[in-house]
Amino acid sequence: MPAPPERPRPTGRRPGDSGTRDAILDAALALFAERGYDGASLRAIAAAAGVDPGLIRHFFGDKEALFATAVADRMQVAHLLARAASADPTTAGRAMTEAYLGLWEGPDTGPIVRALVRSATTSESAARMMREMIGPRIHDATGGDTALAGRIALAASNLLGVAMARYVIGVGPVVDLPRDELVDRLAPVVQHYLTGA
Amino acid sequence: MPAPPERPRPTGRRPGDSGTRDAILDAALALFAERGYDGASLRAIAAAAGVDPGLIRHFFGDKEALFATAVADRMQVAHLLARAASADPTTAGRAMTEAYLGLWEGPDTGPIVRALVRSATTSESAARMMREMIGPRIHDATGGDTALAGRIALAASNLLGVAMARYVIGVGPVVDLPRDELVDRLAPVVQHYLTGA
DNA sequence: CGGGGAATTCCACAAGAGGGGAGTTAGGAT
DNA sequence: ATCCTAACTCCCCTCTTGTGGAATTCCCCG
Repeated sequence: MPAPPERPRPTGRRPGDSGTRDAILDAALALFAERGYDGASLRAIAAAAGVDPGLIRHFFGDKEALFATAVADRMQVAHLLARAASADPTTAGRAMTEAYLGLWEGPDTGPIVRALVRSATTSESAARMMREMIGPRIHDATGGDTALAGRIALAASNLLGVAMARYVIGVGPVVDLPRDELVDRLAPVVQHYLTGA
Repeated sequence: MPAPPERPRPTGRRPGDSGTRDAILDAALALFAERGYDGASLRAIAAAAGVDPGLIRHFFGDKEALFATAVADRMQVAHLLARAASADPTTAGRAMTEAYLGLWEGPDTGPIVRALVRSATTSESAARMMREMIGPRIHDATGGDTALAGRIALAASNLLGVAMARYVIGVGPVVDLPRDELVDRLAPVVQHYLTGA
């Protein structure tokens, strides 16, 4: 068997409907989630998508725009939390806790929020995006009630810390807690933050 | 006045006791705190210390060793928390909250913990260091009581989330809260996590 | 008053980053 | 059937990174 002729990938457009653009977005999201904004190189993303790095530039321009379309624009997420928070006040704590953990665990949303957090801690532009994304949502959901916004923010901060410990850093005791028990322990506290009761 | 001869810095050892090593450690800590492990380049650290990059290698070997000596080794910190947590049970929540916030705000400890968190979210080796540092301390402080360890971990996670929101990401409502009020709101919750009451 | 080792400089290197441009092929509108 | 545009690959450039080594100067111990 003669050695396969090492032929390079053909140049030019591909026939049919190649879902290349989406492949890039998926790979980008996955790598941003895993390594953060700076750690995910365009080349690595292109490789993961099975695509030439030049294509990224072709489709999205620069890295920040890619991040925005892959991560930020899919963030229809914050209002979901605010909705949970303003639901039936007697169960808001549990609802928000469930919604939040679901966000981190969902196969679609998990990468988004991991990418956001991993990037926001290191890259100022990612942090800015996150602020600009979350701030207005809270403002909308509270109708400008700053006291309520404060309560929601504290509840969300608690959940953020737990998620960091459980899903990002991997702090033993928090990882080992079964999910049910975790919810049972968090829900009353979140409820307390939200309603003050 | 003739143009100053542009003379390059002299090579060779400097006279007197140059605190170069410490200058490097200080600069390294500051930059790790500001940009995280990957974001802080050895060259930038050297520049901030007013020193040739080669010196870092001379003193510390490689980057990980520098991080370890600048950040990790100064972490006499965790046991401080554990101590607060196991103090007088009626005030443990407030004590731990104060101790934790003090950690983030202290001019000496703040950079350490910021560096740790910023790095641990992105760099796996930093995350490992953090785990290896915190895990045993909790184990020691609890004497192997895993239920207690779980309670402390949940309390610490809450505080971690608040600190992330307030000092790292900069979430509006959490930043705007006056410190006193923040403590007043957090302390009872931390107390609840710790004691179950 | 030597001499060895530590502190310090500069230079070099290979690898990888993001970005840009030129050229090739296919799809779709006319 | 023709042409414009979009998809696609390859090559290049410049910058930065971590690391390594050679050369110089000074301190300190004998």
